[in-house]
Amino acid sequence: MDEVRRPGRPRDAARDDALLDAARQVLLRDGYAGLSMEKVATLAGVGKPTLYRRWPSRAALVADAVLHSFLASVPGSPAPGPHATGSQRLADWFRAYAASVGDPHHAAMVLALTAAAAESPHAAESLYRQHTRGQYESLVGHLRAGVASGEFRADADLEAVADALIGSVLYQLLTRTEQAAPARAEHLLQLLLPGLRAPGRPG
Amino acid sequence: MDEVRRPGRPRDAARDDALLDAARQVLLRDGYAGLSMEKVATLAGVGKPTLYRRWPSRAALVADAVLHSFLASVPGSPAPGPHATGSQRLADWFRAYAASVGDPHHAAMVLALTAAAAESPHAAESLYRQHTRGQYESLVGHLRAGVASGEFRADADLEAVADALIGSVLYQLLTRTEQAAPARAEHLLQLLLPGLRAPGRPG
Amino acid sequence: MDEVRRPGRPRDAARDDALLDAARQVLLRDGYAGLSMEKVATLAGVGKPTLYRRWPSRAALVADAVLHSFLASVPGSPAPGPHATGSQRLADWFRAYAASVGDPHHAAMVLALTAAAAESPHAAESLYRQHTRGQYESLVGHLRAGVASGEFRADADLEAVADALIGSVLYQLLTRTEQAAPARAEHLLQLLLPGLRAPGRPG
Amino acid sequence: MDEVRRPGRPRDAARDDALLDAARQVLLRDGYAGLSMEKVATLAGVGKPTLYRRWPSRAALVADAVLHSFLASVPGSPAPGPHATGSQRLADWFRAYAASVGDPHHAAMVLALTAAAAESPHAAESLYRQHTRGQYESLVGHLRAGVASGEFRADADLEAVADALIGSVLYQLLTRTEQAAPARAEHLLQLLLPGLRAPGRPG
DNA sequence: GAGTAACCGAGACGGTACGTCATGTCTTAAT
DNA sequence: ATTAAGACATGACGTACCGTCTCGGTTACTC
Repeated sequence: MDEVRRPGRPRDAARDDALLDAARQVLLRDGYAGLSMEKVATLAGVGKPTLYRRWPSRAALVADAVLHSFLASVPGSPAPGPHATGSQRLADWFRAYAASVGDPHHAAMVLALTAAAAESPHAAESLYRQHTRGQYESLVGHLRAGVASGEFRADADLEAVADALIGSVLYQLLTRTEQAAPARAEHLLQLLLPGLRAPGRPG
Repeated sequence: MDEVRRPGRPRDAARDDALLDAARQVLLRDGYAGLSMEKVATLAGVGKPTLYRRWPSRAALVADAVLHSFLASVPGSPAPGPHATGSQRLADWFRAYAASVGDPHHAAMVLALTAAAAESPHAAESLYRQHTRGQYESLVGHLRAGVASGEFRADADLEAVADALIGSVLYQLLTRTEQAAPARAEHLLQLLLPGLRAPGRPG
Repeated sequence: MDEVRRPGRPRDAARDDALLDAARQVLLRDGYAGLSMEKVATLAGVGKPTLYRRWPSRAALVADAVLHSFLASVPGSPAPGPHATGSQRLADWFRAYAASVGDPHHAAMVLALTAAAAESPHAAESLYRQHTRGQYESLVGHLRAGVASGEFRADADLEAVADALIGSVLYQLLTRTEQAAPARAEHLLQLLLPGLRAPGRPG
Repeated sequence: MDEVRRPGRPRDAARDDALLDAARQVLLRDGYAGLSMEKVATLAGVGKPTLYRRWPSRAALVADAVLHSFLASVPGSPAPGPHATGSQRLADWFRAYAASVGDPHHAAMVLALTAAAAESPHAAESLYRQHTRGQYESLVGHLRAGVASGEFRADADLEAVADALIGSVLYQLLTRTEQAAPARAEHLLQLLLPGLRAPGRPG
């Protein structure tokens, strides 16, 4: 718990923020392909060794930059009431998630993380998962609550639902230049809910 | 219709194949991050200008290499009978698709294409979609047949189904180092079919 | 003597001129360093093989281009009377030579030839001499006439005189960006004549 | 006066020497035409950027390599006595200069410098002069001493003498494959001295 | 006239080198 | 021990030329 005080000049935490900001800025402007360690360091007004001391690679830097972007900008779905049904909580979460990708900022971050994970599976080692786990588990949590309340089938593969919802949005992001229609999210929910609901429990 | 013969020495089609082969070989060994134009040209025994004359960028080369890989290796799902129901055709297609990603060759190709599309959205211009359209339309075709036969709801958003199925597999590929469980594909189908079927048409 | 008629379509002499013209044009604009076979061929509206069929190398092309430039543009000194003394003929020749280098055209040609000869002594094989022999021998001829008339010492090393005169102009061309002063030529003549004149023969 | 210490890692002076040595080695073996920046960098065991950081072009590198070669290898003429006459000092200098070109090492250096200066007059900007000024001024110094002692004419154009002597050697180097005869140097001196001597001052 | 052979343009080919940029490590002086 | 600055070896970038080749087509001499 207590920080170990190492000798010598301590690291300046302000540099971390400057570097992460710079990284996000470059990602937004030039995409993952256009992000070089050199460019980020220069833009942040920081020496290269300072950058390498904190993140050993482009992928690691991007992962952190994206994660912090989520923490800062996505405060979660719009506070569902504690007594909301599983369907409502699921729908609220997914609508918020699908909408967030409409923000170019956010879309750029997701694409960057995807690029980092896809370009070298050996090195990335489930980089993507590690940094999207928060959202993934948030979604699975909502689903589990629906199961607990008896609304959703007990034998439903909740991870399959999560993969389909998140994967669907990702795939649209990769293949559509125009923004994904919000109606598509609605339709997908309507498709999945019947299979998810416990028998004898109409929508 | 007839090919216009441009003046000058014609391009040697054998170089195309040598380059695409070399690209696939590098992708398989080193991933998208480890693919350099230089390496591909050298491996193919070809000069760099010959490579650049055909593909202006790494992303374009990879896209073609992956596309030709599919054409060569994925002859489609295992020939569903013409009288198969929509559910059967859909399930057959998706099982085959999910299984194909189990092949490391194929998985590497999909990851490479994903990396190319994600790393520079400006340049890629729906690169991914362009090269996966074949599979996408094949899937949507099966779904449409199910609608025509009255088995599937006429108002179902077929593209939402396709996005969810393909996206689900892609997301698993990106986030799981271990191979995706075949059971997951089955579960997803069971989740989607109830919402897809026309009312009064039990599974 | 009579040309051997080879079978097949004869070479088009007009291409030679177009190529030599193009070469001179490039030399004048970009210098020897800026002359590429490609550029010359393109400028002349001619295919590369047509160029290589006539001149096997940059140096050979430049040598010919420069030689033809001299033949075309330097009709020699301003016609000395047949009864002119050796001193007069020498001075006339040298003044004309020194002046000709003042012409940027001509200066560029001399520099190009110098570059070609200097850059690869192995390949050039006295390229320079071969193409400047005309002027060299013209000068030595004037000197020999002076010896024959008894005006110049019989034991004078005429080639040493020629080397000094031509070399002096060349060295000035290489080391002075501003144009060489015409007075310099006059002074050099005054320096050399006393040593050249036969004893008892005042200037 | 005191060197300003710029921030960052200072340049390694050893690289300069390695690069200049490599350049001279290549010049000697392959001539100016055969010298590529790539070859020099590789031979010196140095990266290309390190080379380009110091010399922006082939011509600049060659000029420095040649200059340092002279500084290292040509300690000047063989120490004329302080009481030597102008004629003697002049003859000593010129004999040493003419002989030095007999050394293939030295000849290659002079040719390389000539090539660099001749091939792109725009870029070179009196490159040649800048790097041969040392010798030029040494020679003019000897001549001026002769004028001061009254041996040489006060109105002699000393630069014309220098141009003729140096230019003569250069021209022979460019046009003769065989080594220039030492007798030629002697003859040239005999030709020039009468015109150079003050009236009433016999040789 | 039909062959035939060398010409012509255009441009692809395997190469080499260009000059620039980024990588990740290092050295330096200063904080 | 950290910092900014920047040199360093390495290697890829995308481009320009090299000199050779392969095309379809042209031209002129020889059967």
